[in-house]
Amino acid sequence: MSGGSGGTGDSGVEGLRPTVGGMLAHRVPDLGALELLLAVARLGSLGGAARELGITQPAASSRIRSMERQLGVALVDRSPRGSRLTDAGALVTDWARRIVEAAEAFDAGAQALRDRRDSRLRVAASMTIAEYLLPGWLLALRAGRPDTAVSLHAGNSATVAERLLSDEADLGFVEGLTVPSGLDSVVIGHDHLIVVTSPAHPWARRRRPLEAGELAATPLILREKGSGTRQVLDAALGGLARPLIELSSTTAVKAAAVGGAGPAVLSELAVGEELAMRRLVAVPVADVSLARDLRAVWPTGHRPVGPARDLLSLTRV
Amino acid sequence: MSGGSGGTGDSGVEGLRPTVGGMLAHRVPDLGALELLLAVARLGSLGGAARELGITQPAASSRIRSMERQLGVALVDRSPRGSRLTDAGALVTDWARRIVEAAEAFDAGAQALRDRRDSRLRVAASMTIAEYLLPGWLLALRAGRPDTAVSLHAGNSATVAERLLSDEADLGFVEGLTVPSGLDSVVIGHDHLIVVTSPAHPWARRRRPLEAGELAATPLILREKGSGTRQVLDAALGGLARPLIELSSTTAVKAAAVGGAGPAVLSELAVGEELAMRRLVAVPVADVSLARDLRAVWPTGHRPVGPARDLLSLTRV
DNA sequence: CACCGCTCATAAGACCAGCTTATGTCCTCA
DNA sequence: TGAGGACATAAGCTGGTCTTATGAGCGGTG
Repeated sequence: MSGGSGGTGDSGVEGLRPTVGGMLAHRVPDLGALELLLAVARLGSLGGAARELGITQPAASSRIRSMERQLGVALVDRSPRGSRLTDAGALVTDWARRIVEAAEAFDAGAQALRDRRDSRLRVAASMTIAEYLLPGWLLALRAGRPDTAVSLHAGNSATVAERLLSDEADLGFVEGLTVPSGLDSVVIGHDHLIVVTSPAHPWARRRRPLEAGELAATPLILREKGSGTRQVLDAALGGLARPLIELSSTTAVKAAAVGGAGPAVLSELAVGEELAMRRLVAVPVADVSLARDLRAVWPTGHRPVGPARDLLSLTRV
Repeated sequence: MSGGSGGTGDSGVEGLRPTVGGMLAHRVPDLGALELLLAVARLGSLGGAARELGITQPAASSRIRSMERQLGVALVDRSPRGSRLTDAGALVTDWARRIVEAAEAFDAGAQALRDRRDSRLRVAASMTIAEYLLPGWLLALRAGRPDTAVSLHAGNSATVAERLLSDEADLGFVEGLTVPSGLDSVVIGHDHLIVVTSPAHPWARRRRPLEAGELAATPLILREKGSGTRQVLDAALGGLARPLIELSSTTAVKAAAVGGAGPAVLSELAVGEELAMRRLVAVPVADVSLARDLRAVWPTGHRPVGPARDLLSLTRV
């Protein structure tokens, strides 16, 4: 940092780069090794973990060893009567669990994208829900009904309605202020838009809530006009949101906000991780209603039954 | 969920198994492939992404192709003037980003465990902080000060104090009700213990907050006596917490709660992900003070300077 | 109109990581 | 003291991923 003992500039952390991609795969063990480590942690034995994963004991031994070499840390204490994690190993295992859980969500989602034809449950969902909530629901569904093959189509509200009405989907999920006509719905949750900035921005330390006027007067990093997020914000402010820049994906908006380009307005679903890690800070807002309902939808009269009902029951508050 | 068409036991989702390990690595592309996909998404070109990752264009082409084969979904639209993500590709990329972000946190943490000797900043932290918060801070620090080598030791409050006082660490982090003597501290955040249940538990739908007496009267899934979490709970309830089972790690408690064994009391830091994914539900609690401070600590009089101050400034609210 | 530059695809060979089988060592318990 | 469990070591095989070399489509430009 500023040099050892020198002072720290206030916004010393510039982090504008988008995480300078690369080389991660060479420094992080692959998923198989991480799964193996979790199994060792759970079973207390290399050989047992090997059996569980369907490989031989020497394979497990060698893999754990090369993971230790790669990380430069001893992870397990071996003894002739089993293996236990070292302190560092316990920490590494907890961090590894996050990766594996993200991979499980990925897998659940990816299978739904693949299983087009023979699916017993065809879901159509808006992007935000498909991106942030569905993988978790699919994991839960898989845990309870391992044999339910799900297919997923992601689009906007209109597409979701269309697929439901043309019997290309059994259950839909939309977020927004209105329910497409021809559909029944039930509210399954709420999404709040929140104002976020990088921790370096003056608003990050603000305690007094922002007023609507103040928000409307400040140039913001926004999704493009027409996006669901933007619609809610414009409605709340009376169509007055002033863009600093307009970007076409939630990801791009997040990246710009993290980089310190300015305040952004985003779904709280989209920034949970960033808030937890302090890469972004939520700014309190007064008297502006930035909530929107998350709804499950289906063709009027056709209440969900079977797998659709199973999934629905996982999502209700 | 209730059954497909036949009846389902109310807690039809039995998911007691700890995610039935295995085979994930065969269904999820490896980290290198995911990084490549993110680069393609960002740059709009296979060749460009290849250059960024330091591989050749055919390698990138082949790798993306085999990822598409593995997932059974077309991810990118190739054209003679570049490549764009398909709709499914955009969704997959967003899911992939989660995995990569978890891997980045892993990497940041793992490097701190490795860089023992020549570190410019030696950190000692309690387990909860080391597990959930430090990786994010280290990432932020790396973004702002790429050349700061950090070493990390994780232990309990007493260990942290010991290392600071014997000059084996420059900066410490502890959670708990008291500050070890000989140390100065500053509060950097708060951790709330929360009551959680699986979504199937009656409390999950409860709106009226739990009273202290009610909580004390109910058998709970708890950490072992003596753990930091347990101390706070016992203090809040007046030493009355009734264990349903006692487990020796946060992870085990979480797993039991997710499996529906009963209500558990856990740090909100530990269950953020589970709440977001609805694997657990928070139960409102009245008039029980389950907060504890998160503090940065250092030897009395030795205010953090240099890298320690840099890190500290990332963590303050 | 032909050329240059960009894109991606294909093919052939090198290399390496991880797997398996077979065996050895250490410890514990009966 | 011998059986059994757990981990380590060694040798050979295999598959995936890399590289180099080359082909082919599209688009702007002199």
